[in-house]
Amino acid sequence: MDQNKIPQATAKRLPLYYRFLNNLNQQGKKRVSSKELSEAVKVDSATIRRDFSYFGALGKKGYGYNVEYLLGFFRSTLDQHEVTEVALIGVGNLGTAFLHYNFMKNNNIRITTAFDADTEKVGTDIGGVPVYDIHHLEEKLDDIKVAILTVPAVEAQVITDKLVEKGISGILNFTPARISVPKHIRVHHIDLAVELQALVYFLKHYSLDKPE
Amino acid sequence: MDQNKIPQATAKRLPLYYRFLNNLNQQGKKRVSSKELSEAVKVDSATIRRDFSYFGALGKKGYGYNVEYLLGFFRSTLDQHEVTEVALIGVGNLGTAFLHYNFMKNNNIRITTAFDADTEKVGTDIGGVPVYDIHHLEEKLDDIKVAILTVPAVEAQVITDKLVEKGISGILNFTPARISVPKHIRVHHIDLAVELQALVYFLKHYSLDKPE
DNA sequence: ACTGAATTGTGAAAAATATCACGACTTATT
DNA sequence: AATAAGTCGTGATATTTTTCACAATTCAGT
Ligand SMILES: NC(=O)c1ccc[n+]([C@@H]2O[C@H](COP(=O)([O-])OP(=O)(O)OC[C@H]3O[C@@H](n4cnc5c(N)ncnc54)[C@H](O)[C@@H]3O)[C@@H](O)[C@H]2O)c1
Ligand SMILES: NC(=O)c1ccc[n+]([C@@H]2O[C@H](COP(=O)([O-])OP(=O)(O)OC[C@H]3O[C@@H](n4cnc5c(N)ncnc54)[C@H](O)[C@@H]3O)[C@@H](O)[C@H]2O)c1
Repeated sequence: MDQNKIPQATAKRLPLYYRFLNNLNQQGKKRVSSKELSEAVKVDSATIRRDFSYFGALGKKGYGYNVEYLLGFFRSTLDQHEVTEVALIGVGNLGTAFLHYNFMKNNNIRITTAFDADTEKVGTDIGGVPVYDIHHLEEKLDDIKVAILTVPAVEAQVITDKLVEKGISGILNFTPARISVPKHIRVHHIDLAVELQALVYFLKHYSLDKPE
Repeated sequence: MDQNKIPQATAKRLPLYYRFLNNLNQQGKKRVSSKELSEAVKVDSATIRRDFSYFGALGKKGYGYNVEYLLGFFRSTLDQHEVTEVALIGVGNLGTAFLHYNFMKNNNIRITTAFDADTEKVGTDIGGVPVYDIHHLEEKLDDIKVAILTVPAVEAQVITDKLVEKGISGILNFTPARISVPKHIRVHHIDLAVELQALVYFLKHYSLDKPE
């Protein structure tokens, strides 16, 4: 939209910076250097300065960054002033864990609606979130733009198609299935089994190398 | 160790390839082209061919790849012939979900041991995995080299230090804390709140751009 | 055997990301 | 006021990753 020039790698680090700035602010810290931040978030200090620089000159030479100012800046950049509502599809092991988690703590994101096919689960409240029947997706999804997908892999594509039809913009997909969507819709995959296996692979083949 | 030349980006995709090859094999498919694979895993076909090429010439020009051969090759490359034992620390919402999940299905990885501080949980079996008291980490960790960390963020560093002392090689860290470890130890972070927030950020600022 | 369609493996180019290194500026101290 | 220590912002460079594009090869059909 507005800042199409910001590299994706940078954009992915912004929420991380935001969280640590929040911590610092709560600890009453007034200023912070890229070096300090670097040690906290394990990102090279030059990378941090470069990342920040895409948004202009946010710091002061010889001084560092003013925590409060930087935090305020990122709050608006990350749209932390408004709550983003998210739907969760598939209230199983993983889905239930997410429903119990409070994403509001650091991020203004709230899972407001959940769906499942299991009649045992439909009608219940989990972590304060109502669970609706997946067949009522049409009516209950409202204008929610982001969905978390934690259904069995075989169901992933069918449900995705429904979400797309209903006008979803982004999907956080935890199933191992690589879902197909029209290209204006954004899908991020978090594939836990792959992550675990990749870690094991790195251990066996890259020992003593620098960590990621 | 042996193949230090393989790019990290490639290494991270290997488990994904492996899983899809497994699917194809189970479906009785005998051959596959990089183009087909590309559509299934959503990775550019040239990238797939390049990835495979680091391991030598695995395919045949004009034909594609033999599924069974490729699968066998990756099985040994990814050490799928031997089971990797993993410990899980923190049997809460997220930890419990993982204990119920069968990582053996596609990957020869098994969570064999879990630890928690809560006396209610200690002594129970969850998903067939015994939960030990965190104070018995010393005795019960044995020679497990990989740990999944799903404890509260404030506990993350303390427990990490214990794991390091006990000789762990890799940690899959789900806490928002950025833990410090000696540099021969590998840590992969999966930061769910960051992932969700990053997705939201992309939706607001990169609409209509190509998905990741 | 020949032809045409399919597909690999890879050199070369492009794009994306990370890091180095330093001039310019700020603050604190004497 | 001068000096020293600290730190940013960024041009330049290095590294990593992706993509293009095509010669070489294989296969299937005639
Ligand atoms: N649990 C883990 O640790 C883990 C790890 C890696 C990957 N995953 C993946 O995450 C996904 C969820 O895993 P899980 O362990 O929570 O599975 P689960 O079986 O516990 O939960 C799946 C839920 O989806 C519901 N469901 C089934 N069909 C549905 C439909 N058509 N519409 C709506 N809901 C439907 C089920 O009723 C169930 O509640 C799976 O794809 C799994 O492969 C899970
Ligand atoms: N649940 C989610 O959806 C979610 C999302 C994002 C991040 N996280 C992060 O994942 C981690 C786990 O989340 P959760 O929701 O499962 O939390 P949880 O509170 O449900 O579970 C934490 C578990 O760790 C145990 N524990 C506490 N101190 C311990 C210690 N010293 N040694 C061993 N065990 C100890 C607790 O008894 C509890 O069982 C947290 O750091 C959280 O921030 C969770």
